[in-house]
Amino acid sequence: MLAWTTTPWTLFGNIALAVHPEHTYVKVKEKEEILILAEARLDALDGEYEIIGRLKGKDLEGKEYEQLFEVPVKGESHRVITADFVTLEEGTGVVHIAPAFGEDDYEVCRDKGLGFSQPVDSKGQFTSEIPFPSLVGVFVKDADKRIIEMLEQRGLLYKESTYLHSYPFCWRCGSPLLYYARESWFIGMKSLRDKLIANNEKINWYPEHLKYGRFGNFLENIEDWALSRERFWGTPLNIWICEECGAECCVGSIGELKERAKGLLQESDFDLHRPYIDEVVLRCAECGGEMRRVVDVIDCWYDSGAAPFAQWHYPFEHEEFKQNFPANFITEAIDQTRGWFYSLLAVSTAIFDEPPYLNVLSLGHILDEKGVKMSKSKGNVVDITSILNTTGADALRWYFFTACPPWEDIRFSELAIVERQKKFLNTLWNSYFFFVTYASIDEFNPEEKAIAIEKRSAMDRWIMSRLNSLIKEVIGSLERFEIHLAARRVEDFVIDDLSNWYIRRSRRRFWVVEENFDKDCAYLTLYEVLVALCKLLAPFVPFLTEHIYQNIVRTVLEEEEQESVHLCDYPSPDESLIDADLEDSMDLVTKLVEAGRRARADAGIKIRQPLKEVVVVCSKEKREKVASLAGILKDELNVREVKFEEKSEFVAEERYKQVGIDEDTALFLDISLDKSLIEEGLVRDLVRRIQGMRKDLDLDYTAKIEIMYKGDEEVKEAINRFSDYICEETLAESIEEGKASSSAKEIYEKRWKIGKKEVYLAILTARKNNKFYI
RNA sequence: GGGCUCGUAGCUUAGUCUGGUUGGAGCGCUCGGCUGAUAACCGAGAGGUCCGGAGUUCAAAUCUCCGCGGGCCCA
Repeated sequence: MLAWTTTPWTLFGNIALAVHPEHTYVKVKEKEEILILAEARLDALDGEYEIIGRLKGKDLEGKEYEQLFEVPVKGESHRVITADFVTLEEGTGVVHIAPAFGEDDYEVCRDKGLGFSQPVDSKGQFTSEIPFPSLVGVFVKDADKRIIEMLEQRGLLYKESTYLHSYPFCWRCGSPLLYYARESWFIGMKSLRDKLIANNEKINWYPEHLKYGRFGNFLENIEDWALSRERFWGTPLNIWICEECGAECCVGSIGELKERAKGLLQESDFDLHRPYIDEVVLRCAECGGEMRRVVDVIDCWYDSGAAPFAQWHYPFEHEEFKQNFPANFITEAIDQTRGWFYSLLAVSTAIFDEPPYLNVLSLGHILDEKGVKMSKSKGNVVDITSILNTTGADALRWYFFTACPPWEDIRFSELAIVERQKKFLNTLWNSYFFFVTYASIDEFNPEEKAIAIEKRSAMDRWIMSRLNSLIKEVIGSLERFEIHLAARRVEDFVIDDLSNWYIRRSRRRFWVVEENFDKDCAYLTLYEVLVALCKLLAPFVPFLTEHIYQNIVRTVLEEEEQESVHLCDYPSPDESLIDADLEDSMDLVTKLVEAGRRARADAGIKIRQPLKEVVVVCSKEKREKVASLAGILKDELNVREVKFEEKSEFVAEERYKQVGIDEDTALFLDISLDKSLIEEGLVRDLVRRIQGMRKDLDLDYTAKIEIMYKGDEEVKEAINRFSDYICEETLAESIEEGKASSSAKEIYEKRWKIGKKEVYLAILTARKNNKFYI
């Protein structure tokens, strides 16, 4: 028989040769020798040969052969056996079987009733059982060459060659590992297979594919659990064996242990761990003999699986365990599928026949920016503390929440964190800061204002509707563990709905100086939105929301509210505030605004230039929806009038620029200009410049100024006609022609070009301090 | 070697389960506009081998198969 091996040292443990039962084997004559090997592996032969016979693998079964080396064997040995795992892809189709050094080998020998030999000790060195004194005590991997030489000397070696194959190495120190049969204790998980599968049915997996994919497949092919470990540290294996009669027992409690122990256990130095427990000897209930503990410890994965009841001291105490089992939710990364997720199910199924948890969220891993695993040796590890110190924990968290579904791997990008921070956290902060800025100026106190929602403006009712729709959607997404969708929805709300629409559209309401019902509505609405948003976002962005909460809730409503936003109830949507029609209408308005802006861009007329009118051509239904919000359209598009027309009645003249919205809706912008429109445009331009200059000076929002100007007749005329408007918009006490000169005031002057006109503008402000006086 | 999973614009991604208008957004880029909370924002434009190949179909980013690359687990 021409057998092959990649591990010559295992030949001392040879017990059998395996062939595949169904494959064809050949007898060949090469020189004076007769060899048997698989027909498909004839390539393995070097020289000229002649096939002198053919037979099936199973015809070889039971043939005996001479042992290579004289090593004592317990039981039957040195027979040809058949096994399905023999392949024809490599070697000779005849496999050397050593049950001490391979799982398949061990199992096939056990199944065929063959014996066992173990000529290697636990240090990996040959024992005196081998017939070569010079190799006794030698590490097996160091003996390969000498074994090959010995075979050659005895004419038993057909051929030696270098062969690339995979081999296990220690992941820590890199030394080659040996497969080595050891005695172990097992939990018979195979007998629990159906129960494991049934319990898995009761569990919701996120992502779903794990349930019947990776995890389900694993359960279908479950193996027994090798429970014992030959280590020192660990939970001692609670199995005791009688030295006299071989009886086995597990001890159920410390009390039982004390009761059965030979000799009293000292209370003071009693300890269940090794090495103390190793000293304890029990009295055998069967024969009265001495029982000693199996020295092994328990696989620490068993401990992990026992956590749900072990943490509550079950079965000695029941109450807390009962209240907390099964867990509603568990999360770990994907690598724990066959780790903790399994150990929990295995132990729980074995002991209670119940699933230990009802919902599992399996997380992806964080990879480097190229999508490759981070590792010290590759040098692509990110130092998270520096990111926490610079960008902050909230930004990091928000990035993780929004970047991808929680169960997918994420490519870590510091740049993306900064981007999320700028985009979302800054906008949230600025929305809050806008509120605080004006609420402080006006000393707004929400406790003094209680205005029913229905009395507030359409804009206020709209943002409240959006807020409650948002809360509903966020809760729905979170219940499906779609954290990314929840977070992205909040982000859209804050950026688009709150900041870019509600606050931008409502700004002027906050600027009004005197007490005013509409201003109160605006304050109250924005306040309510910010508070709800804080509570909604608290689990995502814990630090920023807490800061905002402390400042706008705790300082104002100390009596009624929780000490921290993290102690507040999570918001629940108020369905009565959700107005789907209003949301639809606003949606249509924003579409019209976009269309109007496009029309302006096409015509080359900037938004600051007022226009005469815009005509919305649409159905009656749409007209009714939008009519109440026409003021917004008028403002946004900077037109004097918004008109509605039915499609059949409207004929577009040349002065209109048309943009279609959908099949039955179009917008027509009148782009013709007259003197008064041009004049108003000029005034708007002047105001815009003055505001810019205020900002250059970093003036307080309430600081008063005086304005001086120089310009042509048209500028002069426009300013005279609109001086009240200009003063109101820019908080100016006066606007006068001429060059600024004053020793009592600070002067900031600038020459502007507006269209083709040259304009000189100066802002005079009270001196804040004598910073030039040294 | 096996199982599961991911691959879409320079980058981050939606759409894939359930095939069907011209594959949708954000960052970055170009042009224009807006701005008394915003490091912002708004409009337009350029930018795509939907990892590759084959198949099913009237029709494929989407379904099937074979590859390639990343990830996890197992051997």
